[in-house]
Amino acid sequence: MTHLSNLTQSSWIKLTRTHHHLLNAVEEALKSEDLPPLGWYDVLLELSRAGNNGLRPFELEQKLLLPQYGISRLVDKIEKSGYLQRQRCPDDKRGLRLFITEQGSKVQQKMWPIYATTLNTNIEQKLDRSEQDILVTILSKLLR
Amino acid sequence: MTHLSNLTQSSWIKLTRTHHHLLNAVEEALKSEDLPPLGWYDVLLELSRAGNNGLRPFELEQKLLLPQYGISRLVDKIEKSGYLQRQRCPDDKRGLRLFITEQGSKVQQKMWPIYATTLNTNIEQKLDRSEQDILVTILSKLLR
DNA sequence: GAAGATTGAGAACTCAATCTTC
DNA sequence: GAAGATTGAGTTCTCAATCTTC
Repeated sequence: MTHLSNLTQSSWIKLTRTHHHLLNAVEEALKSEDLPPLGWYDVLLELSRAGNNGLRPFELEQKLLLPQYGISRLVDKIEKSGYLQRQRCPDDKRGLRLFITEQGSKVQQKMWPIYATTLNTNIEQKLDRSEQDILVTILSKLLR
Repeated sequence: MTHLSNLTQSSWIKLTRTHHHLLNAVEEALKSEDLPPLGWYDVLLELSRAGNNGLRPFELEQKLLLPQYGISRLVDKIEKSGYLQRQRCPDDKRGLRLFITEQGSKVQQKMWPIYATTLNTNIEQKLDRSEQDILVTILSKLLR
């Protein structure tokens, strides 16, 4: 197999460029406001959703599609900044439970409007609803 | 601005996941054949297209959307593997000209079928032409 | 032995500073 | 002073090895 249609190559290239472009926009927006990178937001969001039960690192791993060591090191840094807490897990002594802190909640709430504004500018204002619907449908097929 | 439609959030999340999924597939396929990572292929492809004139690093920078220091270090490693050559530029003594080597050509030609097969499996077999057309059109709007 | 989590060592990335030539 | 390219120092990422508990 050495042949690939030009159309498929275009699909891949456009997908790569678009992702790169949007991710850059988000990261730069956060940086310009002296806020943590997007990866931290993802963690804080999941922890805030998890509520009083907190989350196990391996659950975070699945939700965020990060490797195990990635979680360990990311959680480490976020904890050192005071935005989350690690607690030993009573029912499974191998494990931990992670909780968002007050401070973490505040940062998360500061990050959201920046994040949202960027996506609004770069996606919502450029595609109407029906185009977004189609985009989601097509991308979903690629994930199957 | 703190509101963002669920649809737009879905668009962004799907885009991220799809990109992640496809990129992983390509990188793993290359790794499993003991071939260099995708970034090397991009460089080698551009150099092979450039032909006898070679390419200036800053041109590569623009084509690949990499920062200047990224190019320097990437080119460094590829040169050490013997897949490209740096030459001082006669007409602009600040600059260089990069050329692909014989060996580089061979590796590039080994990489292509792996790369192509992965994209074929993960894109071409999952979307028909009209869907790909629409995908490209919509993504193009996001890049404007 | 497998699952949850961490860690050491090496590779890659990032930022700002640097050097040379324009 | 700006453009082309590189580099030092610090940070982050990756792989495999490790430790503890299941």
